[in-house]
Amino acid sequence: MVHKKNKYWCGCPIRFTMKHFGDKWSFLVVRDMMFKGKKYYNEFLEAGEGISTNILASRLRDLEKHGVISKIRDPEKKSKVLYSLTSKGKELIPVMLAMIEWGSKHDPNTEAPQEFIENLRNNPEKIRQDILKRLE
Amino acid sequence: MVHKKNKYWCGCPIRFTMKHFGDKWSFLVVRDMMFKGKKYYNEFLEAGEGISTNILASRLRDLEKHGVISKIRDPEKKSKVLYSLTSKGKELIPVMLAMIEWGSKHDPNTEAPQEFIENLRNNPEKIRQDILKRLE
DNA sequence: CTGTATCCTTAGGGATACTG
DNA sequence: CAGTATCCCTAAGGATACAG
Repeated sequence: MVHKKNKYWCGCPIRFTMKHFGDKWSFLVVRDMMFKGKKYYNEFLEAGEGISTNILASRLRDLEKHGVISKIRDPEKKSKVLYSLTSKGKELIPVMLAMIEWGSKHDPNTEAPQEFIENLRNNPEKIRQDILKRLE
Repeated sequence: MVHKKNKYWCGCPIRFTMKHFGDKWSFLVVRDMMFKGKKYYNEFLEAGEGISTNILASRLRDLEKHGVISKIRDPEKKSKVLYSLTSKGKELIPVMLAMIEWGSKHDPNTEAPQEFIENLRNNPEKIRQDILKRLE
């Protein structure tokens, strides 16, 4: 282990990570993009979590500012704006998966399908690749 | 991949996890216990992040209520209260490590020692075991 | 459809004094 | 030492109307 001043190293990257996507709503937006395939403003709005328009706009702005997501005009439907995860955003997959594993283990009412959790435990890298492919 | 209503499964364990230790201060307390070996109320207070007494007490209470930490009277110094991570709390190590990896990669001013990050990338399980052992 | 602009309310949190 | 008890204050967030 690495030490610093006689203690284990402090882990400030954790604070950094929290600052960049640790907000409740940011988490849920990233989750929706990563696992639910959501791409459009109104899809996030209708996600059923009850986020309001100004808050959503603010979080999308922040996430974009931090380079976690990007927005373009949808090439297919030119009237729509298309949000997607940047590579920096996709690198959050392991963080999300770790939270899924912990949450599903400790939530008695988890909605996580047993099959998914088993796959996640047995072969997280496979799951990561699957999600990455889905996001292309 | 597992589907649900034509979409990839929703990942509500993420919301669950966030609810149980996703608060800024809770994160930092867990971080301090996990990586800095802090155990005492005043050690958390003096961590340099500037948490105030009422907030710290509130977070410790919540984390204990959620079963992430436990408190006992210090068997060595009977006048002190000893906080420690429960097994549920220790299972957060992978979450924290994933955040460390992401944060140190994207923070230009990261404090994470290169050596630690390389070890983390090459053999995360080893790191996890080291931390676990340290927490015994 | 994708946001702003505004208003209003509340919970969270800093500062600090105090207690068993 | 390990917290309570207050007070105060601001920033976050809900609701809603509206705009490009």
